[in-house]
Amino acid sequence: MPTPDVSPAAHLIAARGGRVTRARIAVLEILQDSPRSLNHDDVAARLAADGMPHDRVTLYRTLDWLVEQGLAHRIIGPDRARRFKAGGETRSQHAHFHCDRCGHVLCLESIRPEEQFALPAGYQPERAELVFHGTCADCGRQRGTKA
Amino acid sequence: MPTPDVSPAAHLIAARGGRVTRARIAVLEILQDSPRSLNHDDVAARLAADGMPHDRVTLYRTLDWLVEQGLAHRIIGPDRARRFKAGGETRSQHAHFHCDRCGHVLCLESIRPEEQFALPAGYQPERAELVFHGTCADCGRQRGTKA
DNA sequence: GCAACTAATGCAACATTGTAGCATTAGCCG
DNA sequence: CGGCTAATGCTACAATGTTGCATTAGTTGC
Ligand SMILES: [Mn+2]
Ligand SMILES: [Mn+2]
Ligand SMILES: [Zn+2]
Ligand SMILES: [Zn+2]
Repeated sequence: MPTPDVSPAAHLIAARGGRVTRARIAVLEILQDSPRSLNHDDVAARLAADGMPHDRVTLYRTLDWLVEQGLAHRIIGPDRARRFKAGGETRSQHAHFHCDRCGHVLCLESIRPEEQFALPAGYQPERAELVFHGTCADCGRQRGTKA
Repeated sequence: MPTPDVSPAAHLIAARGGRVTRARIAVLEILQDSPRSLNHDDVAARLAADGMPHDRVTLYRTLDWLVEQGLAHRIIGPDRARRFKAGGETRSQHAHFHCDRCGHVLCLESIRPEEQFALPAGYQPERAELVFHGTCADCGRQRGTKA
């Protein structure tokens, strides 16, 4: 095998002009492998599980860098903790759904609030954050079964 | 003057069944007097200006209590600090506008996102938070004058 | 008005989330 | 390989919010 085994994550990182480090590859792959958004602790736990312990500060900086480069996007939950997700539409504005039961956050990429509302005169919106809170489909089924 | 001088704020507090304390009256009046939403520091500064220094923890608890009782409402800014505002529609869900230049937050009580969007099947929204970010009317005027 | 009861307060210590400075390591490039 | 410097790791710090508990003060009954 001459040079076939460079991961897609590594390619994305290199294409942004950043150095391809183990930390960036590992974090980006973790985000890509997760269908859910992850907070810092989630990512740190997965790194540790992979036998790749990491400095807390480095993880903050790595995640921030991925967001800057458009490889991930971030939303701020009601628990004032940031959650991250890779893939999908990382650039565009879209709504999210936060499940108050299981705590997970879902991207609703078809809902784009900035296109829908007229603001008072003089107000110049640059982006919009729309977060729904409630019960997700999984938790709703469990409740339906239970009570 | 026999018994005329019980402030409206005191009435509201008593009507909720809570004890009418100096802290609650002062904080509620500060929120009522401000057209802008205020964070903890803002409120603390106004308390201090009134010669009424207050414990940080008590202020947290007082503000939380006012929100619980429906006398104020709270939004979480992108700076992960809570902002509070009294009066207006403290119960209903409405959108907000956060000015990235001056940091102030405005209630947009005519915009109610939960009435406008259809979510995927199984998702049960209970409330929605919609926050626009950009430049407010005041800051927009200043920029127009300047550059 | 006064005493008693307890909600509310004040204080100290702690928790969580995120940042700044700086020496060291390790990607990258020739 | 050797040099350059981006990225890391570490320590210390900042901002925001919470917990436990002793003390104070609002209310209620008399
Ligand atoms: Mn998303
Ligand atoms: Mn509001
Ligand atoms: Zn759920
Ligand atoms: Zn402004």
